Amino acid sequence: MNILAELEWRGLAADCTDRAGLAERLERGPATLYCGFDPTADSLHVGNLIPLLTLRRFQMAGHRPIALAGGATGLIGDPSGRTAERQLLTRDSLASNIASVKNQLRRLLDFDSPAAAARLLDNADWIAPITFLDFLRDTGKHFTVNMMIAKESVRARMEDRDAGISFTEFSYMLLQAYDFFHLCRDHDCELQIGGSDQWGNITAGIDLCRKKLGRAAYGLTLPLITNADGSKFGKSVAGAVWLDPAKTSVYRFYQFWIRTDDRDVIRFLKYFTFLGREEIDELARQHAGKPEARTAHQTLARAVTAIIHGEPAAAEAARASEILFGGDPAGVPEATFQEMAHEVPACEWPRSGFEGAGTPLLELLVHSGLCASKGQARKDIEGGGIYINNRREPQVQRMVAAADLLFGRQLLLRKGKRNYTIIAAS
RNA sequence: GGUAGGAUACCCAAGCGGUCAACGGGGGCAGACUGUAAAUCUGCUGGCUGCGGCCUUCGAAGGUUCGAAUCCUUCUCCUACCA
Repeated sequence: MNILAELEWRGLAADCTDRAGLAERLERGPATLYCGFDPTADSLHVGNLIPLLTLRRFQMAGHRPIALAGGATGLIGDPSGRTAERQLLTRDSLASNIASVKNQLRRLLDFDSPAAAARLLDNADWIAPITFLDFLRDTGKHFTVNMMIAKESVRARMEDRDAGISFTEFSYMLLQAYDFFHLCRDHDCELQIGGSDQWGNITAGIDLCRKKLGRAAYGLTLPLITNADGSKFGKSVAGAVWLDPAKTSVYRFYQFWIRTDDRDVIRFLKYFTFLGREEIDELARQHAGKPEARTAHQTLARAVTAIIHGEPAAAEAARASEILFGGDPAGVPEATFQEMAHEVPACEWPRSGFEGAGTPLLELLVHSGLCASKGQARKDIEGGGIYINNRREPQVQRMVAAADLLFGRQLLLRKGKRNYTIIAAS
C-alpha cells in the first residue's frame, strides 16, 4: 500500500490539492514535505499528534519530513479557526515555548535515517531578517487582497463586526505562504500538510511557489478529529492533554486513551498508532465480539503512550492502571504498590497529623485536591463517592489515623471510579 | 445622536417587593447498572458550619423600604429600530 492509499485507509486524508498529481509525484521517488507547528504553548498536545504522526508515516514511506517550528509565525498568530483576535505572545514566552516544542518535535521524528533524515527548522531564521519593504515588494505583490479576504478564515472574522481581524493576523497567511516558498526553493520541499483549517494558508503557499519559482507544489490536509459524542477531541474540563509529562503525567496520558469511547477506539487506532491493517482489523473483531475485555483500548493506550513517552514509561502506566482498577491495592505487595505509587498524583501530610485521633478525612480530601471544598467533600462522602484504600467510607466525620496508613506511610484516597491520589506521611 | 429592550450562578434561561442561594435546561461531579465505554435512571452542583445557622452572590455605585435579583437615581457594556 503506498503512503497516500494508507493515509486514506486510515481516514487521515481530508483534502488534497491535486490527488492524482501528488500520487504520481510520490511514486517517482522520495519527496520532501513539511508541517508547521506554532509554539502557542510550552508543550504540544494530543491535538498536534495527527500532523506529527503523519510526518512520521511519510518518513517511514521513504520521504523526508521537515518539522517547522513557527518562531516567526508564532509572533503573529494564525487567525484560522479563531473567532476572536489572539493575544500576542511576548517574545520571552515565545522563546521558551519554542525551545520546549523543538525538543518534543526532535523526539518524535528520526533525524538519523540515512535515506530520509528528518529536519527541524525554525521559520524565524529566514523570516526575521527580511525587511518590511522587501516583503511587501517581493511577496505582497503576488497576492491580491481580493483573494485574501475570500479565504474562509478571514471572511468569517470580517463578517463578525464585533471581532474583526487585525492587519497583523490578516497578514499571517502571507508569512506561511512565504515559508512554503522558502522551503521549496532552498530545501526542495514540494508538499505541505496540515489540519483542514490550514487549507487557505497552504494553497496561498502553493500559489507563491508557482508564481515565483514556476514549480508545482502540493497540499494535503488532515481531518479535524471529533469524538463520537460530538465533543472536541483532546479537550476535557481539566484542559488539553499535553505531551509534556510534567504537564500531563504519563499515567494521566495513558488513562486519557483508555477512556476512549467504544465508538471511537478503532478509528483512533488508525489515526494514532502505527499498527497495520491486519492488526487493527483483528482488534476490531475482538472489540466487536468482546468489548468488555477492552483489548482495543489497552492496545491504543499502550501504543500511543509508548510513541510519546517510550515503552518503559508506557509499561509502568499500564501496570499502575491494572493495580488501581484491578482490585484491592491494599492487598498488593509493597514493592508493586510503590512502583505504581509515583504514577498517580501525590501529596504529603505531616506524620504527626496521623498520631492519636488523627486528621479529619474532610481535610485530607481538600488538601489532596480531590475535593474542591469541605462542603463538596462532605457531599461526596454522603453520596458514597469516597474511598479510603479503595474501601468506601460512609462516615463524614471519619478521622484518619496511623492505622489507616498502608505500609505505615501512605494513604490511597479515591473519589468516584477513577480519581486516585496518594497521601504520604512526611 | 434619538428611541426601545437587555445585563441573573460554569453556559443558556426563569424570576419582577418578603415564602430566593434564586424555577428549568445544558454542562460538571457522585451513585445505580456495566466494562475505567455508551445509553438510561437517581442525587448533588456559592462558601463556612458546632447542622441550629452564619457569610457572599443576581452588570457597577448609591438610594427608597422593617425587608430588594425585583422599586428609584447615576454610570458601564450589549442588542434592535430610527437618524
